[in-house]
Amino acid sequence: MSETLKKSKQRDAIVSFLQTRKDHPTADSIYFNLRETLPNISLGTVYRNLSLLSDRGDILKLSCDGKVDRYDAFTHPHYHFLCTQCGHVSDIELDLTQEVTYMAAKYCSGKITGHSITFTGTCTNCLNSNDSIECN
Amino acid sequence: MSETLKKSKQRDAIVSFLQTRKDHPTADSIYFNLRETLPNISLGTVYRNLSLLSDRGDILKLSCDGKVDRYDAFTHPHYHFLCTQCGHVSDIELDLTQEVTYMAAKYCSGKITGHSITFTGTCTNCLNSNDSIECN
DNA sequence: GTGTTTGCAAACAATTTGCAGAATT
DNA sequence: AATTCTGCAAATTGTTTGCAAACAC
Repeated sequence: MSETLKKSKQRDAIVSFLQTRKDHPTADSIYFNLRETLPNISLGTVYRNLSLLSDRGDILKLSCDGKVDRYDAFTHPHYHFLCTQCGHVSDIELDLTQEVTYMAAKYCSGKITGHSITFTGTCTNCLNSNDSIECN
Repeated sequence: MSETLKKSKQRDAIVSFLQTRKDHPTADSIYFNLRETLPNISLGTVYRNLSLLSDRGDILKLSCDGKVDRYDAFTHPHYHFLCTQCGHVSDIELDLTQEVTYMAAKYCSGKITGHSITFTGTCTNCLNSNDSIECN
């Protein structure tokens, strides 16, 4: 029941790293990036902190593609666009909470407290070059 | 490159079973249900057919909770409501494709071809009884 | 000192895959 | 006969956990 967060340079590094990125990195990619400055950090620590942080609401955990989880330091309401060719996830700076929740409530007997929208399609990169390797 | 679908009673059983269910079963639950009529069916076969069917667009694969995949035989546009207490996923018979895609396109440089919305909250069952076991 | 966090490795859950035989066309 | 599909088991992927030592307060 005690919940005093102690400081940890690993956790701080994860947060700062995430804040520099708009591309919603996976735990694995966070791990490999942090190893450059913290060579001994372990993948377990990365996962443990990512869970802790997203449980607290400090970061967002995205399950857009249903396979790998991605993380987002920007917690304001916004949506995501998943390119089905290269797997890249980008932001859509739009917030339809009011409208969408109001509409949905009519068709839902439970209590709606949130929602997430994932748009799918093809990103500009993949639209131009049919070489999807460079994107992700 | 050859793609002639042959008939299989396992695949047929999976589709018919899914059509009787509105609760978006997991691969595992499909497997256990089908074993009653097809005692030798294997989990691998279930997964293989579910992928095949969802790749063809015959069924929907839902990754609402980012953990287990769920499957839906009803492929018309509609949304889902995930109860964060019991994990139950129900339908929201609403289609905002026009509106939502139009809005999002303004903030997205790629080409949007689809979207999915998952609403989260508490289902009526869990709202009433705080015993979440019976729901799922 | 007490309690939290770490690194490591082993454990885990969900899903995928390789293969030889069975079923479908 | 050719090809697809199946059951089985092993492999893979993403993530979680147990533990003793290290760290923060």
